[in-house]
Formats: sequence, C-alpha cells, structure tokens
Amino acid sequence: MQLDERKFLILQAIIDDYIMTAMPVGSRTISRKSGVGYSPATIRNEMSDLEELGYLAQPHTSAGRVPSNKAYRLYVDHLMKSVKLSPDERERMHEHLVDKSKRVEGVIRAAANVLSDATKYTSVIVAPKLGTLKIKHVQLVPVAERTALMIIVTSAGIVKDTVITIPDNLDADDLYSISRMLTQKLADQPLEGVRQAFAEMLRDASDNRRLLGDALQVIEKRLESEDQADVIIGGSSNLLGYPEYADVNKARNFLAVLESKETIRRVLNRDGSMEISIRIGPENQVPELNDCSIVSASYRVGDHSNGTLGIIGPTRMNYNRVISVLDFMGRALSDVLSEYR
Amino acid sequence: MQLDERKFLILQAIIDDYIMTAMPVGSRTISRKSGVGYSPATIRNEMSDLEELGYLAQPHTSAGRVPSNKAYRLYVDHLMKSVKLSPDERERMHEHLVDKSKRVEGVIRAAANVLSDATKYTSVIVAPKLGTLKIKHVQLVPVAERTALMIIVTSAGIVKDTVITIPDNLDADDLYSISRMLTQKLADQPLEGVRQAFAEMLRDASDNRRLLGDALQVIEKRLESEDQADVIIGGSSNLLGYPEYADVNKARNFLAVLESKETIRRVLNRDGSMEISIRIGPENQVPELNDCSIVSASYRVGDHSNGTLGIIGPTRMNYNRVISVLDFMGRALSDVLSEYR
DNA sequence: GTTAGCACTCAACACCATCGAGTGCTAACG
DNA sequence: CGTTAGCACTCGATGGTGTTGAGTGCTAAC
Repeated sequence: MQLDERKFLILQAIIDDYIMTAMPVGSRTISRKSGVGYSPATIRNEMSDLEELGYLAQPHTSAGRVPSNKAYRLYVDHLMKSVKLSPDERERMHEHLVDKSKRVEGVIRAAANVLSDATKYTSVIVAPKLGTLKIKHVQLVPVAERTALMIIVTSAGIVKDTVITIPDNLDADDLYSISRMLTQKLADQPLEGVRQAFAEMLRDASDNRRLLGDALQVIEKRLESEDQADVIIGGSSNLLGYPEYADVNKARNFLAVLESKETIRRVLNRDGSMEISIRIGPENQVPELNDCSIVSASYRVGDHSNGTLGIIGPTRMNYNRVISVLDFMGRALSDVLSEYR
Repeated sequence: MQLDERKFLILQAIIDDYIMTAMPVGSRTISRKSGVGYSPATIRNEMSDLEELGYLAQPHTSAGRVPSNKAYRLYVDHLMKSVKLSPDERERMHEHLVDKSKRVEGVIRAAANVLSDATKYTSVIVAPKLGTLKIKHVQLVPVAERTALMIIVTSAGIVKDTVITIPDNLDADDLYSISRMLTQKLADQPLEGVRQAFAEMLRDASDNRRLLGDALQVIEKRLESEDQADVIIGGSSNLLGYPEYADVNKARNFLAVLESKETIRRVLNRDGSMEISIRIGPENQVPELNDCSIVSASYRVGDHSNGTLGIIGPTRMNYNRVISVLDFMGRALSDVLSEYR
C-alpha cells in the first residue's frame, strides 16, 4: 500500500491537530476541518490504513488516533510547510540579543532565554569548542605567593582562566614579561595547536622551564575537560506546562537530565554541518529523552569554530515554529558574536 | 496558658514526625514514641491546647495535627537539638570542593552541587559582591578594530571582563602600557572606591581621557548590575520529590521562581552578620515562596567581602541537618576561597 | 468510491457505600 | 486531680458501579 495524496492530507491534518491539542484525534474532527471534504467514515477508512502502515496508533480501542514517531519523521521531512517569523518578531528577538551588555557569555545566556520564551520549550546552547578558537592574548597575574592566574583571551572574546603555581622567585614584572612573550608566541595559534608551539619554547627557553610546563598542562586540561559552564539552559520549567509532563515523576526525571551537562552535550552532539538537525524520540542517543524530540542548529563564532543551539520538547513539538526560530537565532547569534573579530 | 515541659516534649515529637513523613500526626503515633509515657487521650488533650495556642493546625476535623509556622519558629529557636555531621561526611563534602580544578566559579558550582546532594533540597549560592573586592590587576586586550576587552582580576581570583570601545589610534603596545598604569594606580583599591582614583587620573592624564572615561563607565555598570551569572543554583529538581510538590502547577511555579536570579537574590538578602539565618514561610519577602523555608549562611572571600549560600525547601524542612550542612560548607568554602589571597 | 447508520468499546466521570484513622467528650480510676 | 479507657462521631480515602459520550469498525445504501 502506498501513501496517496489524500492520505498525506489526512495525516498532516491529524498531526497538526495533535500538536495543538495533545489529545487523540478523531475522524469527525478531521472531517470538519476546512480543506478536507470527506465524511468521517471515509476518514476512518483512511485512518485505518494509516494505522496499518505505522503512521498512527490508538491509545485504546475507542479513542482517536495519535501520530507515531514515523509520522513525525514524515512530517518534518515532507509534509511541513515552512512558516516565516514575522518581521517584528525577528526584530524583538534580535533586540534582546544585542541588548545584553555585549559579553559573550551574556549574549549566549540571553539567547537561551529568547529561545525558550519564543518557543515555550526548553532551550540549550553549547558554547563553541575551545580547541578551535584562536588565542589572542595570554596574561599571568599574581594572586598570591607562588600562585598566579593564567588568563587566556580567545579570538571570540571568550576569556578562560585558571590558577597555576609558579616558582617563587618570580615577581609581578617577571610575570608581565613572560605574559608578553607568551602572547607573542601564541597569538593567532588555535588553542589545539598550542602543544607544538610550547615544545619549541621549552627547547629554546633557558629559564622558566617549570612554569611553561605548568602552563601547558593547564591549557591541555582546559581543552579536554570541556567545561561544565559552557552549557547553558533556558526555560527548564517550560515543559512542565505540557500535559505529557503532568506526572511529577516524569517531570523530575526530565529536570534531572537537564542538570547533567554531560548528557546535554551528548544529546546535542552534531556532525559538522550547519544544517538544522531533528531527532525524534528514540533517534537521540539518550534513553531518558526517548519521548522527547530535539531540534538543533549551529552558530558560528569567528572563522572556524561553531557552537550549538537547540530546543528540547515533546515529540509532538511545533517543529515548524521551532525550526524557524532556531534558524533565525542561529544566524543572529553568529552575527552578534562575529562582531568581535 | 503557658507551654510546660510536657507540651514542649509533645510539640517536638509532632514536628519531628511531621518532618519525616509529611503526614498529619495523630495522638496514637506520638503516644507510641519512646520517651513519651502518656496515653493517646492525654496527648490529645495537650494537642488540643497546642492548637489553641497556635502551634498546631488540623487540615480537617478527623485528621491528625500539622505544625504551624509558629511551631517551626519555636522549634528552630529552642527545641532543636543540633546534630553534628559525621567526620567522613565532612571529609566527603570537603573533597568535592577542593577536587574541582581550583577556579573560583568552579568551586562555587561544586559547592552548590554538594549542598543539594547533601540536603536533598535546592541549593543557592550567591557570589560575593564585586564592590567589596579589591582590584589586583587590570588588563586591556585588543580584540578588534576600536574594540578591546577589559579584564579585571580581583583579590579573590575572580575575573570579570567587558568589551569597551577604544580610540582607533591605539595599538597593542599602547594598551599594554595603559594596562600597566591602570594596574599600578588601582591595585589594592576596592572596586567601590575606584571612582575617586579615576577622577584623579582623569585630572592628571594628558592623553586618553576618552578611554579612561569609558573604562570608568564599564566598571560602574558592572558594579551596579549585580551580574546574573553570579547566582548559582543546584538540585532544582530535588524538591519535586516531596509530596508538597506533587501538584505540577506548584512545581512549575517554584521552578519559575528559581529562574529569576533577581528574586533569588532578594530572597537571600541578609544583614551583614555571619550567623545562619532561618526564614520560615511568609517570613521571607517573596510571596511565591511563602510556603518555603529558606536557610542561609555567609562565606568569606578575602578580607572583607562575603557571599551567601542557602537552602530552599518546604517549611517542614529538616532544619537540623540543613543547618549543620550549611554551617560546615560555609566554613569550608571560606577556607578554600581564601587560599587565593 | 463515498457516506449514512448502527452496534460496540472503553476511558472518564459522578455517585455511593465502606473503612479506618483520628478526634472530643465523658466517666472511671489511682 | 491528673490520667486514661471507652465510645460516638467526623471525614478523607478507597473501591465498586452505572452512566455518558467520543470514537471506532462494519455494513448497506447512494
């Protein structure tokens, strides 16, 4: 059996309705809809076919039909008619972004809020991978005996800092000149490639071997331990408004998942492309989120590094709108964050 | 009518029980408890008295009694016998703190997690007020045409940074020397007192007036806009496990409150003392949290500045344990964060 | 091929009886 | 006189029952 025009039409109507109401959809409801000129009986026959084909399911015998994950997949791939955001909605969203006092983290935080406000789902933004950013400046600042703060400024204007221990015969001026040297040597190197640069420096440097070794370690640690703080979540309470989370236990599980940045990172894991990716239900790799859908997009910072922004919601998500919003915000974020270059 | 010995005893037993079970407590339950040698009938009489005095309430005629806020107040003020944490519990908590790779924000984040894990409530930590910290170092870093990043390192090792615009005739070396000058002039000044220092500098400085003016503005803005990022919340999903939040709407409201850092800041607002403060129910100033209790303590960073750590939970909170944990963590945090000095 | 009609199913809802935890009161007890 | 046993009473919780109505599948007529 194949899907003909009419089956498409009916399936679409069912999905649209279910996305709105979260209630099983009956044949009468569809029949009454404008654009569908068939009686409930005809609809019922078609629905029966669609169920057999795996696009619909019945919670129980005398209930309406509910779209399956397969149906959502078909929907986002073929049925969905994309809607544009209205100009003043775009305007409003953009405003909130540039509003925030310009700092990278602030911008990202604001973006997360805008996303969750605009979609009423939970939003997640992952900051760009450090490794791909270029170093702009390195600065050592004394903070105590034998202790200094090492500050690394990247091309995206993102600042990372770590405490390191230093030999005790160094004073502020020494640190100053070391910083200067480090900056000269490392400027415009990607963080990833820093190891070689250091190797060279260690060979040349008569002095301060110990310090440089320390610094290298720090940078590397920073690179591999993808920092917790770099996952930002907005509107975590939004999902509680939906009937699929009326059960407190489900809600708690969901929130617990959100608290593990590690899991979030995994679930937003993307191949390199800039395309919007849609994972419906079990398509994502995290069992706890198997009844959620996750839509994600990329944003660019500087030349080659990018971050991820996404929306987590029930499988009966308003894909249409979410995609529009993510698409727009991805571009907006890229714009705003690239002004630093 | 006054509270005699026996009324105290009974009230305490009721509160203890209710804290454990969240169920209205009946006379039989109390009578069976070890340490109480009276029959249910006697207990009932006493309970009746306690109700008249406003310490107990009955949800409905044939239910047991529930402690009132007044009762909790009495409990924390007089009835509670303080328990110590076991040494290895202390050990474990402390471990998690120093574990984290030494950064201030990382430590605070870890502390929030430890707090919520140890208490099973929601924890909140507010970073120390910037204004009270001393400046250690100021650094301007060029990031683009006419744009620089201004980084301020405080005595606590906390780094703050903001983007500022600069005159376009300045190159990296100029910024370097300006940074040096700024650091020299401002080092060891509290952030609050920076205004005068700047005034002087503006008078003297032949050049760079525009830049200095910009920088001053930035610092001041930073001071007054108590930064969002400085409120950190742990275990927000913990409260959903308690029967008082079985209703999804209540849960949602609660979570929505947590998302507003502004409100959190207000609710944790403390007078200067280092004492542990307990706000029961409506004693806190935020109507949305009127059925919560909030216990908070201070931790010290450096010489004179301190931050706040707190626990938010239902009024029938395990005050005893929460107080012990907060007390310990306050000290531990102070210790860890003062190592930077 | 489409649709009206009809019997059938089943969750949701309201209603009701029962149960039991807990109370207040009274009278008896040491 | 304080304490306690006994008892009638209250009322939420629980579980069973009947009704309702949305929705289906099937059949027969258009």
